[in-house]
Amino acid sequence: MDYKALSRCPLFASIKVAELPGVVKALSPVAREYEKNQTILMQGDPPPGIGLLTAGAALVVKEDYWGRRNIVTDLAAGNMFAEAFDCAGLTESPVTVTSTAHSQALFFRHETLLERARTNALLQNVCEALLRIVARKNLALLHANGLLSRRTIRERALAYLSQRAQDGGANAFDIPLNRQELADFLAVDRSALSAELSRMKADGLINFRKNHFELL
Amino acid sequence: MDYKALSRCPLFASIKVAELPGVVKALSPVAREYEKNQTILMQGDPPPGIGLLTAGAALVVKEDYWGRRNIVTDLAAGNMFAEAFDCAGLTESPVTVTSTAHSQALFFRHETLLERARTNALLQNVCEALLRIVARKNLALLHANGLLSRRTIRERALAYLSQRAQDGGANAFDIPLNRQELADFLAVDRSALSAELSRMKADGLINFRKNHFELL
DNA sequence: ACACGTCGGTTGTTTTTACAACAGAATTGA
DNA sequence: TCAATTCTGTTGTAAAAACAACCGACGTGT
Repeated sequence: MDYKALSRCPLFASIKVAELPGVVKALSPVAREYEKNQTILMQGDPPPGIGLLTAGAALVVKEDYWGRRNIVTDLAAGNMFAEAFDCAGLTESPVTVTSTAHSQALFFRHETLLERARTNALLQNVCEALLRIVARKNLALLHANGLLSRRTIRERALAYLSQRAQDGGANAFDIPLNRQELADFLAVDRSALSAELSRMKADGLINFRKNHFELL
Repeated sequence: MDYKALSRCPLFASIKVAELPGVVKALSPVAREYEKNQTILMQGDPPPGIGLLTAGAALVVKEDYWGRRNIVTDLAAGNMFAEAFDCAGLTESPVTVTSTAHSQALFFRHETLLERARTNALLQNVCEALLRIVARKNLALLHANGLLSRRTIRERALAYLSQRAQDGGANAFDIPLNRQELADFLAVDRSALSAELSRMKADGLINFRKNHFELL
């Protein structure tokens, strides 16, 4: 069992390395191993619980009515997956997870975690971490949603920059994304974003150089 | 105390009416009352815990860097709010909540809930409900995000319809939104959506009449 | 120093969308 | 039943974005 990857998982952030094996054991996890390009979780199948990728790498893919595959995210060792499906109580997984390398995964049910947290203070912390992680993702998605609901590139960019300014508490700040990444995040074309940012600068709304921005 | 509104709250779905007062009391909630147009929660202030609107109505508003106010959602009696902020452990609320009518609200901390659930089987259920609610919202947001990341109206509409078909398990189905609501959900113009749907019909991709759709 | 790759900005063209105005169908209520 | 209102689709025009191609700046490794 590779506890190095697990110790990097935010779910166990409060757990000391020495305590980790006991905590994992208390979750009665099911361990599975996969060759490259094997199906870890099939769309439509019942989710086998919260997944922890302990080694390897994987892709989360969604297939639509016409069979077109869309990549939802990619997973690295230490990442958690399917936690929302399990906690939401879905009986059918809305996505497929496929290994892109030789991988190992652990599965445990959130019911087990909640149940055993009653008599295990460490699991109580894991429980709280799980809730925090899901809530944080919630906020991130809510924010992304707010951006994507805007109709124009200018509005999306301003909303993003406004949020960054509020987060940092200053009207000047660096953003952690390059242009292509920002364009992807805002779901717009990179060159169109560059052009719009230049126009915003010309209009006296903002100043920027590379990834340093200033709101005026 | 108005337990009627609380009993409609999904958080207490598993709690029998007779047990509700005891469960609520176990959460040590703080009760507050508000006149119309009072601030229930101020953007930037520390969140006072998970909120339950037990009477009245309210608006959740977000103010950006330039002071422009954007409505995030509206709340009715029985709705829960600020649960993501509290569970995520934020120290500053990212939104303002304002009463639009004479209102009452209850606040309790998720730490209290988790802590007391250890010795209270009913609270254990509430705990699980909280996790389920946050996870469900997560999935809904994830889905909306997937739609809004598409660049064209056609792709957004197809992704939405594909999802509805998968949910219902059939290629013909009714959607619960009228054109304006669907356009708002997809963040596009209504008439542009109508036009695009007609084009998709002409192209032999779909059939529809009012809110009954069929994928071909 | 120089070849190479990456990144950000610019420009022109094409495609898509928003916007506005209108018309017919459907729904509602008196 | 008839009038009023709401909902949906259509059309033309203006605005915006996507797309493609290109350029210069910068960094890296040889």
